[in-house]
Amino acid sequence: MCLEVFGDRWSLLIVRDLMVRGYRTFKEFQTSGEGIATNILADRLQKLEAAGIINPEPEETDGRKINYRLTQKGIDLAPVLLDLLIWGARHEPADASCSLILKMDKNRDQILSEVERRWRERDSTPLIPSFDAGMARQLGRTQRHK
Amino acid sequence: MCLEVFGDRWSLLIVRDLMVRGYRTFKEFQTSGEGIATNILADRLQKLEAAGIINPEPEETDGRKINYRLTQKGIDLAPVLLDLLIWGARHEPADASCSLILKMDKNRDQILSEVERRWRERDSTPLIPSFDAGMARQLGRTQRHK
DNA sequence: GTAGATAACTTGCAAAATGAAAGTGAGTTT
DNA sequence: AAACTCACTTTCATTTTGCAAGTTATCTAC
Repeated sequence: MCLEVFGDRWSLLIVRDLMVRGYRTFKEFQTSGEGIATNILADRLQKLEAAGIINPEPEETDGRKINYRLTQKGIDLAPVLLDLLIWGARHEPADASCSLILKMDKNRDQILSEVERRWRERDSTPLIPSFDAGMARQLGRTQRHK
Repeated sequence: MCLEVFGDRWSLLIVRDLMVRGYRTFKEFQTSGEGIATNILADRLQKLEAAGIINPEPEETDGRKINYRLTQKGIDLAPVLLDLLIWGARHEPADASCSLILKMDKNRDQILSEVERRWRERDSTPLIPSFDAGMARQLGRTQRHK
């Protein structure tokens, strides 16, 4: 059923990078440090497109570039990704931004609407840093409003 | 990061079957109709165990059987699975229980605590049918409480 | 108590998917 | 027009998967 599209190592990572980092182009995915091979990347982008999750739109200013963008169906994966992020932060001690992510648990709905707003407005700034900067304050304010 | 465990076709399906169908044993997974090969199943069960997501406990009454059970870390995947289920129901027209699942969206927290209760109490009855029977009524009652 | 199931795996091997590296071709900069 | 960038293809070695057929330890029936 619905797990079929994500039964591989890369597809969800691509969706995540589109959603919370500001990735748009083939090059950005390729050099993102995860080390995906270009043939696999091309294949996954094509399959995600076929599944109606992303949509390629050529850039006007530069005819070589293609901007991949999440569809509505794609952005609707935000809750899944967020829950997975929270789960990972809770159970895998590794990451540095763990405590930050765990705070997200309390503001799930707020973050989800922020993610969707960014998508609607084509805001490509990475999500995490913006939260890192402004969100800590705001979280503090809403929780124990001095 | 946290996506590594689920970067394959079977692991999430196994977790799902443990969580919402009442699967416990190797045999049940093997004959579940999804068609997983026994070598792959053995491998995935081992990897899920290594990741601390499931835990094998031999059955007392039958020394051949091993009951695989989700750990706390495993059951904490419930929100992810539920969101994925809802996403699938919303965007993949295929399944019959779609409308049922979509109703779950409104009772997310209730369902999640039900899933965890079943886990704690080792209630192995499949989740969906029980909802199919009793939940429709209950959903109706809480929403437009006549 | 032994013959035959049953459960949980292994093993062997062919087919498919993946990864690394090098190429291609259209579009852009200088 | 030469060099460069971007989004792919192609090739080929390696890895992973899927299928079928064991294997071992435990039951169950006679």
